[in-house]
Amino acid sequence: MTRVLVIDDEPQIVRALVINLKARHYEVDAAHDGATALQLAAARHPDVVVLDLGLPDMDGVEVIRGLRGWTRVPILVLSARHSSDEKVEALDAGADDYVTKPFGMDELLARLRAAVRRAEPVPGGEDEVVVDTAEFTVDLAAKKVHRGGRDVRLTPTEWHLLEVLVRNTGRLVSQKQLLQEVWGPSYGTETNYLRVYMAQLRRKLEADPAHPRHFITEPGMGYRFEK
Amino acid sequence: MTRVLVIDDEPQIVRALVINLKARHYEVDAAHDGATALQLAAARHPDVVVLDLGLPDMDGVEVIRGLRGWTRVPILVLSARHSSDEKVEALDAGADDYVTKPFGMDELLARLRAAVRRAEPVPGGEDEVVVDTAEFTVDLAAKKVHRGGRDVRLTPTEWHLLEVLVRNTGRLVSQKQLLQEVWGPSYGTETNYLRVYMAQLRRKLEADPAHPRHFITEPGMGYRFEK
DNA sequence: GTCGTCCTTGACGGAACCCTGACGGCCGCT
DNA sequence: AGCGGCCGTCAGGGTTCCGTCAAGGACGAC
Repeated sequence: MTRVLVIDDEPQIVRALVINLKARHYEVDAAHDGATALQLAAARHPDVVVLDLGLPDMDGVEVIRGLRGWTRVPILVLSARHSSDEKVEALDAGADDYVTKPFGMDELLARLRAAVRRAEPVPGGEDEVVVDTAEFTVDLAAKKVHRGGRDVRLTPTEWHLLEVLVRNTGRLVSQKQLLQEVWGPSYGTETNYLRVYMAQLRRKLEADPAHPRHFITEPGMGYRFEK
Repeated sequence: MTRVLVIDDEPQIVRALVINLKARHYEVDAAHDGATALQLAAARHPDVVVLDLGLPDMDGVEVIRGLRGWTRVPILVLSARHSSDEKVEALDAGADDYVTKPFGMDELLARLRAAVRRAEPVPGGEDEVVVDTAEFTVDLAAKKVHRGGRDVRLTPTEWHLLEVLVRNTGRLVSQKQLLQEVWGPSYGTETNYLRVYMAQLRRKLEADPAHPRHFITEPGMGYRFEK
């Protein structure tokens, strides 16, 4: 869940923001002054910060600098001032966006979504992409298989088959499902394809291809990959 | 130098932006319609895009979508409309910021700086700028390749291809991805380009171009750069 | 205009890959 | 024991894919 830190000293604005954000399933923290805000940011590590520049205890720009000293979290600035200078100062201090009050809630939320979106890591990121077994290693992102100190070359079909099996580690995958995922939706009965390519995978990856430990046959049903 | 792509059909706005940007040492490209813009973006790979939503040939939001299909370049939207709906639509389509006309040049430039700044990779981050192999050295920052005591001359396309491969060292890069990153999003099947340019890179960088050790072909899938 | 660089495009030989059929082994059933 | 179903193995042939070369065109520099 996305965590938002709201920093504003006007209770009604904080309330409006909190209600709207919570309704959209954000997790919200709120602070009414700069000192509390910096403390909360350090403690809670929000995914995005909404900051009103007019705070009782310190200049809003100082809050920006305080955050930027250690984090690149997106900062969305709110302010009643329309003055260009103030906008420039806040943006150059490290703010990501600047919205003048009064603001439309829809717009603010859209800008918040934009800020969060571009901060998130590139898609296809760090979800588990490396699978280890006793004998070999499969890197799904790099499309690489390592075994006994060297890379193993797989053909496109071999790789595709391996990928489907590994993504379903421990689960039985039916022959029909394998055929459709690798060869296309119009296939489903050509089990001889599977026999041939499973044999290739075993020959390239199993220590003893005749007695596979990782690529298990479930007679009449399908195949299963075990670590 | 930071490269900016300005997309607007009003000549006076384009002129004002170009003058101001050039004075601040930005490199500027300009387009006055969406089709040209998408083409230019693909060809020039700007670091930031300034986009007016009111274009003669297509909806501005379509331009945003066209760009977001293949790049995460920051997009700063200009518009005469103050309507909240339009802002929300543009931001959710993938825009990074939204400025209503008339706008202050100072503010626009500050927002542009903010957009460019946060797109920058983490300073001192873990991505290496210099990649060494046994036979040559690639300096991604300086855009230079050193081999056997001298610089190697690469054409723009050769360099671009090398860059994509090196940034994905060890990972397989599909032919489609290479074509789209180097030649633009409308390419994807012209694998003969890849064959020609991969041969050039090998001829210039491999010790034995006929038996490449660094630029590995994975038949049917793509290419891989290995140190 | 002329030259040189770079990109595109087509053609061809060779390599890699995929499909296919045949054969034998294992197992359960009759 | 005999049989049929299912699976593993192997090798050949057609097809796709890749590396290489060369020619033509676009573009900018001089």
